[in-house]
Amino acid sequence: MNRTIPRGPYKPGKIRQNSEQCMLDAATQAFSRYGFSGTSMQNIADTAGVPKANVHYYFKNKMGVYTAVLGNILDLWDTVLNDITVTDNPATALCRYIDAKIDFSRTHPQESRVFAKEMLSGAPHLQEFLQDKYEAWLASRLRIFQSWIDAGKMDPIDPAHLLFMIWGSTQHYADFEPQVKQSLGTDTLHQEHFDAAAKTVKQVILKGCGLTPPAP
Amino acid sequence: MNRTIPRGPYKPGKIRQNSEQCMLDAATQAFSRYGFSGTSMQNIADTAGVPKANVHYYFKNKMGVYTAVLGNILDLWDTVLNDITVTDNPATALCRYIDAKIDFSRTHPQESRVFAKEMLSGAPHLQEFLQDKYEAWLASRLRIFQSWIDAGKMDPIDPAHLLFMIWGSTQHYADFEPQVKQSLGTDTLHQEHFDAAAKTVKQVILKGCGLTPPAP
DNA sequence: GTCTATATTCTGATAGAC
DNA sequence: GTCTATCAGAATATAGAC
Repeated sequence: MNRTIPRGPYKPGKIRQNSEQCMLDAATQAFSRYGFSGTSMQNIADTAGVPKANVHYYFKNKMGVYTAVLGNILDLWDTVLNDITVTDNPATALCRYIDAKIDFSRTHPQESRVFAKEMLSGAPHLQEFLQDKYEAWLASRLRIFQSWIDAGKMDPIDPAHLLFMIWGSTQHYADFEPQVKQSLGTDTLHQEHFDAAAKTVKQVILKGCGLTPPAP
Repeated sequence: MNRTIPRGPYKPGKIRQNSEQCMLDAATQAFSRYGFSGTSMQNIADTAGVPKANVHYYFKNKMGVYTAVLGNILDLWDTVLNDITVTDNPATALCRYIDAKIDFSRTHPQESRVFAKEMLSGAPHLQEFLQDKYEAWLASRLRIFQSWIDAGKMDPIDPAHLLFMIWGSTQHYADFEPQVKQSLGTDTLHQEHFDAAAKTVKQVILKGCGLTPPAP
């Protein structure tokens, strides 16, 4: 089962191999559902449509596949976190961040779940990430929040815990999908559900911080 | 490694066996860390301090251990959810619920993680729970929220999404512990951290719903 | 590079002595 | 009820033909 590459013609070296991305997708799907130990190399190979030995050829061993998947997810995260334009307006910035996080839950639920399972297991393979990129990103956010508070632009709220609230609220729609589906009485989550989610989260967070919604 | 039973003298039948609770604890710990497939019967037996065959004798097979652990967790959940006294005052009710959820994250982090991993895997063993007890509990909550909104006691906010916000925000402290530890710059989460968490969540949620904190 | 066949290790489960 | 020894099956990993 080969993958139709959506962007331009085949460039050897740029996109290393068609098969490789195909295996990564298959592995992400499997890991998100069955976890690391619950996923077999055979399962990955079958889903990707290649013989099992090829997976070993490309990724050395199972841990190699897993770290490749995790690295891919961290790259995605990096894009989402950095694509948000810095603004002086707290309300606008928070809205953009909430929208981006909810959209990530909608467009990348499997990646979100692999990340969450890694966290639940104590994040043994994320130590480097947490102490490096995340640490720096967090510090800059905390500074910005504090400057807003000091300037009287928003209520005095512990910035770290506020971030956890936004993180947890938005991630919930990917990670606890069965509960969300059951609660909303739907078999599949559609755009409208995510829109309603974003609207509620923004409404509560903004007002809870003493902010008024930005003019659209 | 036997367990000292904390409540009263040994009563055969009431507390079925000392060993059994010991194995359940060991299994909960293992499942929360390594997931279902990543946990071996040998690991459970070793942690509980009994020979592997005994685990099979008590729980039939591995799935038997897992369902027993899950059932135990659902009982805990039931207690937490139902222990909250019904009140006419939205602010008081929300505060009690948030405090209870945060306290659950502090006192039962492993149980919270097993539950979360099951959700992340699509909740195949929670269908009955979701369609039965949870469904009923949710419906009653939604009705209460709606009655508060209709009575003008709180802002018009989608009750389901508001519940997800509270759920996600509070659960985060158990499920994403590595991220929280790193962010707060601590090696272990103490009571004070959970107090600060509860304070922030209550502050934002209450004000975000147009409520004023209840008098202590 | 791709695939088949095989070796090796691990784990769930059970048989049977005590 | 408790434990040791063992079986049967599955999964990782590799060797080697093409």
